[in-house]
Amino acid sequence: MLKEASQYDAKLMEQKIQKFWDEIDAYSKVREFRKNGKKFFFVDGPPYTTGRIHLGTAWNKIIKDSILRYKSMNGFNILDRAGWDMHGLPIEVKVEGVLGFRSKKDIEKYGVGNFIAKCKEFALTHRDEMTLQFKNLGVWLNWKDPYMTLRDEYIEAAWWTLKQAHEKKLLEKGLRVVNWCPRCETAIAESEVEYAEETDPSVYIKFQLKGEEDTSIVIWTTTPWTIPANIAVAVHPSFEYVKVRAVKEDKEEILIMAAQLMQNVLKQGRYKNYEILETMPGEDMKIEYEHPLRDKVPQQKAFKHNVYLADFVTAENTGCVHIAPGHGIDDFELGVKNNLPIFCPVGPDGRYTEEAGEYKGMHVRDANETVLDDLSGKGLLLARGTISHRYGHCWRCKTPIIYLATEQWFLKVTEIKDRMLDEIRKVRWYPEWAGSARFADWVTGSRDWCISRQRYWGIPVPVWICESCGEIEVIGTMQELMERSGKPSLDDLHRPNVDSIFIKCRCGERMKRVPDVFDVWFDSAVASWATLRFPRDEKTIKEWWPADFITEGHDQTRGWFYSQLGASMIAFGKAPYRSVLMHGFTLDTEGKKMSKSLGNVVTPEEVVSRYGAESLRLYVLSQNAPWEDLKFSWDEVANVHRMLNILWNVYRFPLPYMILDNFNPFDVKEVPEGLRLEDKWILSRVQSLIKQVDAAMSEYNLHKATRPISEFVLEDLSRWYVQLIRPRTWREANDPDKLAAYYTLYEVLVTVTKLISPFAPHISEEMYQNLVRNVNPDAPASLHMCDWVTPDEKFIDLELEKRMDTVREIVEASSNARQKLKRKLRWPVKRIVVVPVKDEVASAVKSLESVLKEQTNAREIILLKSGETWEELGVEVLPVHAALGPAFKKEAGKVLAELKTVDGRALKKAIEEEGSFRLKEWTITKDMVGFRDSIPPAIAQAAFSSGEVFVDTELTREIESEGYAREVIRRLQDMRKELDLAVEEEIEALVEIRNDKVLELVSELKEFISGEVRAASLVLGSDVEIQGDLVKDWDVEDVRMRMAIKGTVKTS
RNA sequence: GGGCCCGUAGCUUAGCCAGGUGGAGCGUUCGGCUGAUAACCGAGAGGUCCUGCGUUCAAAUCGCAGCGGGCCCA
Repeated sequence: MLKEASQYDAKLMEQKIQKFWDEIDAYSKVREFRKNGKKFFFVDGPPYTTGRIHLGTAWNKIIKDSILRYKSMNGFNILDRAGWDMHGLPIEVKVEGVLGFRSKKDIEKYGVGNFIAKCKEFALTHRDEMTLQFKNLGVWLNWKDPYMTLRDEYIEAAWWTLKQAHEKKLLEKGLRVVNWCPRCETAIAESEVEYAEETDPSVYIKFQLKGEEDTSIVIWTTTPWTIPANIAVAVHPSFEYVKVRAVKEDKEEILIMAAQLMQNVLKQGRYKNYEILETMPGEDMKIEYEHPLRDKVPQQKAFKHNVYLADFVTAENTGCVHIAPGHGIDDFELGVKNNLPIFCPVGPDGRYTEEAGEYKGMHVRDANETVLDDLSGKGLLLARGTISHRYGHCWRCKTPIIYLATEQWFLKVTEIKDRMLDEIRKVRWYPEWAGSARFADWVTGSRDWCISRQRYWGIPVPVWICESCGEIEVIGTMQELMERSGKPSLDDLHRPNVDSIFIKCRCGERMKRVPDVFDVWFDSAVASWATLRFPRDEKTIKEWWPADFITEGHDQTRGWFYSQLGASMIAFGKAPYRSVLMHGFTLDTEGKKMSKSLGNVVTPEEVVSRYGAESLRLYVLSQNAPWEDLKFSWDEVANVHRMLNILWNVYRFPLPYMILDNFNPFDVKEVPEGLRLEDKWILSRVQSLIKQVDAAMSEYNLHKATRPISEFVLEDLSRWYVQLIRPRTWREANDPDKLAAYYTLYEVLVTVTKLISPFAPHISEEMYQNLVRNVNPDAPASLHMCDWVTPDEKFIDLELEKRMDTVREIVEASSNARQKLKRKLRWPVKRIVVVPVKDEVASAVKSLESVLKEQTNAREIILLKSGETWEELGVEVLPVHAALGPAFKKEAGKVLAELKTVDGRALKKAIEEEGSFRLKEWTITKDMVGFRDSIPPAIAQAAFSSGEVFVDTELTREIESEGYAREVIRRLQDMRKELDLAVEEEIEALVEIRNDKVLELVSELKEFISGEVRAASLVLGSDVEIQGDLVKDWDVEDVRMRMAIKGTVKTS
């Protein structure tokens, strides 16, 4: 049996549904139900387990959930383990914060094992919290068996992959300049560098040429602490450089710099006069210079310092670039190319080493001043100032990063770049440019991937090195490690456990693991096979891999899209995904990034607590194209909520009637014969809607799938169809016409329920449970187990859809016209006249005349021929003064006065037929007058896109009678409502009308009124003793009325 | 500095691929409706389509340059 529904309470309903899903384990049931379907492998981009989810993560999971629900209903067998990214520096930093640690030494003191345990606990706790948050959004993924990067089986996937790299000679240990956080004492990835404004020194330094103390080449830098490591100067081969004799305080010196920057440099150095001695292109510069601090940094005496050519030199500052191959990426590459020493006198803690001579032990952060003072003392500082620029910081601890040349492990992805680009072309990208433009561009410019980090909480790099012969071995699995080390069991592959495992080298000596852990990006890079438990399980990967679909934000272009592709190319030689949907970012209303510091963060919880998860879901899905950034707007969420409320009301409205009538949709075996045209129309519309949703979903255009559903619910279903069928539902007898309406509305509601279910899974489930399950216990237990709807062409009638559009336009135009004469819709009008300009209008009006009559509340519809003028329109005469004046001279005034009173239609007819008109003693000719249709006072006109409509509001006794009767009915209904009476309950009503004429008019329709308001007794009079459960005074069109109603026993 | 995306009413947006009188919703003003009712419907006002230049008979739409925002990189 159907049940009545109460008002829409999103939160209550969502909690109820989520509880229901839990109780019957709906997720597992649905996946199990589809297990013989076509396989669809989805890999969840793993969120990082720190803190709470934000709007962007919510959006991300909502997209995934909606698409998977859609795929499932379409019969796919889905594999969708949720994923968690649980290693890495961010968690280490959080744990360090909790424990009050400031450096790696504190961790070592505390014990690596203890520290790892804390990190693990942190990750697991946050995973649980975040799982709950996602579930509250109604997101269905495999939460019971998620993949977690901290599991041994996952670590093995990473190990195995590295072993492949090693075997394919794509793993390399090398000295590279990396971004280095001196606090965390580790290399950090490009993606872990956060840029922020920083004030730094901006200094011009003179490097004296060897053997020419008076002559210097001028360089500029913002990092004076790198000067002790200077090895070379770079100039641009095609820039012009000048040798200038410059004078300051009566001292002369010779300076070398780029010609176009000379003025600026001399100004900076406050030189008064100058003279250009020589001009040369960069490529002709053969210069050797002395290191400015060679007395402080003795090692520098052993190096030669020369000028080299480089394209990366820009025409800024001096045009001569200070090169420290140990402290810059370009510098390093230039050094390698020219066989320069990679001199890096700075240790991992950011302090100068022994090699820095007198600077030893000083932190580079404090060194700038000292170095500048030393240079100044030697007279080598040309100018010093400060500059505010963007500088990289460690994204976790906010420490300014430095560049350091260190020994790191690299994946040589640059060697397989071409194949990666080939693979990108094979993947389907949504939108297309995400792959062809954005991703391809990023891959083209990518460098070798530094995968090692000098930290603790991560997947240990499975490289063992012989302490004696230096032989390298990469371990691929736990089993292999046990075999090689002779350990019978291993329980956890993290540090410090693995640090104490040694294996035996071929040379007979001991091999020890390198101390590094992986860059976390390598963890998630192997997700597509780690989630299939490869290499532990070798069978599943054959059945499922590669992934059919992944979707993440556009920041993941250089992140997960890239890391996965790189790792997969190394491991399997092909892309790990077949299709990728790139989505946008959530921004605030201004289009600015949401950030704590700006205080503009909106959390998913806030939205859910105000409007429910369903509103948030449908909002993020429908607001934008998925790949565009989403500017969050509370108003728009409220709007979506409103739509859901209307859907709910449309669902709720027929229930009491259907229940009262014992309507059982399953008794209706076939489409009832008595369907009205409006029924056929809405059935056609809903079928067309299915097509529209399917077309949009085939391109993952979630916005184009969801918007038409909302529009259908609001425009077609609520604002039109429900309004049309209301009178039918009120009929009491067992009327086939009513049944047809029930049948139709029921069909439409069930279809809409399915259509909206991937996007709004709660409200649709609730509706389904009542509409379908309560009537048919054999139906699938959950809506999400139902098959997707397929459009049934036999119901589609586009011609009818078009006609109905026309009729709706006419109805709108007629309400517009009514408004002009302030005639309420409650008051019938004698007739409306439709004047089409297109022929289609006629067929629409004819076939849907009953709809038109009812919705316009018109007694009669008159349809004219296309282009015909309605004969009852008057004709207004527009005198042409320029013609009348000369023709009648002094009498023109009189003629004008006459023209105002003349019968315009007769005048027009005469002019048209005979060319002139006899107006008293004057002859009016064609050139003297113009004409315009004039609308009689009781008639109002309004246009619609394919014609115009006239509404005749002339009152008749009968119309007035009905008008007043309806005024009385409306007020009695209002009072019923106020007493909260049930629909079927009968009342006793008393109405006192202190106006004899109106009383008489109303009394004529006493029976009608009683019927409409379900009155067992109705008393109408001019002096009635008023009493009842509710008494009210009303002012009806300036007539005072007093009404009372009393509820009686239910007639049941 | 480079790549990609975005810029349309006070707000959120459709239209742009394929050039031809810019449509909605929210908000606002006015009116209506009342057996979905803490709902609902109609109308009015509100636009330098980011700016400039170009192509064209015709540009929100195509091209170029610039400005602003986002992501990524340097």
